[in-house]
Amino acid sequence: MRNQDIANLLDLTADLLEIQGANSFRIRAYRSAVRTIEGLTENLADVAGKGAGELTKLPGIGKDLAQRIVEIIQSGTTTQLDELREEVPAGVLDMLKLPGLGPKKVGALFHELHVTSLDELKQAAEEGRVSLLKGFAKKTEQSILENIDAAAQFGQRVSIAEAKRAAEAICDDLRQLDCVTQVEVAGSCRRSKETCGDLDILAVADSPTEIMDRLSEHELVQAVLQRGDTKQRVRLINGLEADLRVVPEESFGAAMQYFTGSKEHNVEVRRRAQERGLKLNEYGLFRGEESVAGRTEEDVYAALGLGWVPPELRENRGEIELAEANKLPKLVEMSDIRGDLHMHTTASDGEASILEMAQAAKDRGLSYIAITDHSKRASVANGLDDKRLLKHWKDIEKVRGQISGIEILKGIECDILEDATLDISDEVLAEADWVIAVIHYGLKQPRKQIMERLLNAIKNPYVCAIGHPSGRIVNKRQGADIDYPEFFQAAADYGVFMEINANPARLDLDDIHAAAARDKGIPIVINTDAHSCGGLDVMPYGVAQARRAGLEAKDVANTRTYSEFCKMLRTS
DNA sequence: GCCGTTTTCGGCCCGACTGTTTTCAGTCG
Repeated sequence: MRNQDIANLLDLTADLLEIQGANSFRIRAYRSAVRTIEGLTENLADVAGKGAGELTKLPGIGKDLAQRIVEIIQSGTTTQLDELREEVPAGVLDMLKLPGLGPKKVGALFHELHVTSLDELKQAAEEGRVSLLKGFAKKTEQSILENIDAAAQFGQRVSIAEAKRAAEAICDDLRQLDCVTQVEVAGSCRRSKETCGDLDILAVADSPTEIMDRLSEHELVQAVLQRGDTKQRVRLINGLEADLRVVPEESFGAAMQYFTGSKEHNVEVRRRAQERGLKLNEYGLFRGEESVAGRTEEDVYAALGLGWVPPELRENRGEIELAEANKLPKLVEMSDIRGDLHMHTTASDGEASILEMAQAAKDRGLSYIAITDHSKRASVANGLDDKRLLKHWKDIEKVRGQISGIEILKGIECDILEDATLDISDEVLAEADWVIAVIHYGLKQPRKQIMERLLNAIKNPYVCAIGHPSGRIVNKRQGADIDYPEFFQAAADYGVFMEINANPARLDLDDIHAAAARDKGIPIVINTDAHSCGGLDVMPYGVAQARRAGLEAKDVANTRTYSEFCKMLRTS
């Protein structure tokens, strides 16, 4: 039982309790426990195994939830959850995806109309039975019918790359209006969370009408869902929804703070405001009627005795305490990056030659790269065997003479095979400048086997780094079942680096585990894994993930100069 | 259901918009 599985069951419990009309603070307690579990590096079962009181030491987990977690670990479910599932059919939860339907309305549909699925809801709405319910009327019924066929695709989160592309296109367009003085994206997109559920755009504009009109006409906008005096909600053609808020200039900082979130960060910040007899909302920080701050985010944080918190850290994972103690990290920036240690060429499945990749990297301001084509196990990617690899490295040596101003390391992305051996012989690996070991196949093996493979790779004297350690694909594929504390301890002991793979579909390590690796003193490398020249441009996503992990330039090996970086490589 | 330098009860962040009512509950972020 993995942490995410336990979290999912508690989240499901909360959903079902909501439909049942349970106390909202009780629901919040479950959601808060889910968050705690998702932010944990340690295996929850291991924590529980240490003793009865250990689970309740975790924030938001008391006696009751600790008991339920133990129950899940032992039996894969809880009696409470089984009872809830008995009472509320699974299809009822699908109705929550419809816009305008929350737990109360869904509860009414289920309890009073006995509707248990989207199909039954559609039928009930078509027959006009929905509008007969108290609290429902024709408009709600109409809205259900309009949205029900597309309901399955609602609520899908998109990758940070897709979200940023859309957000920037829209913001750039809105900025062209004369009536507009400021437009910025806030929300999870500004925090560079790996996926975004919607876009939050804030603007200062003389004419809210004009900017809302402009947004509704944007080519990316499919439909206007809501429109008031200061707020408009639209759906984009990719299914993502976007909120535009128009705020007064003197409130822009407070609004940015408010709408950047996260919710958990804001709850904590507003609690601090309350403690000081202040009230914080999107219009400013107030003492009674008097505005204390609001024009800039810095002002708002300062008025609460806090340093300005970089958006990527705003998850209530300790950043507020750091801001109070004036100990916020100076986060790594794109301009700190000097090297890229994971990329492919036409030798395996890349689209560009060694020289083209080197030139493209140089054009992007890098001073060193590693060419790391696939090993033979990745047969679909035309992976290299020992012989071809040696020839490939000879080619790299030739290219070194054809381009100046950039160093090229002879590397390999070497598969860790299912039997825990490496895909390239030690004799050949010994000749490499840089070896990234990765798991591509057998990701679903049990933890014991996965760990044997990872530890074997770490102990190999020629392996420099573990690439995309979990193998997860954001929103698509769960990563391998890794015992992270053991994994990181071994990497620390043997001096092996950990990669943050910057490809927005991977972002692997994730923020939580990258922070845990850093805490172990493991050097992190942020790499693009580019398969073309343009592929080098994903580096900002990796840097953003590193920032979310609280990493500083000193924690990231490829911020070093080439000679400093080479000194860090173990000499064996 | 959690939490506590107001500690075993009584709190628990805040506001816009919509639809259904006619002063407000629900939804949403």
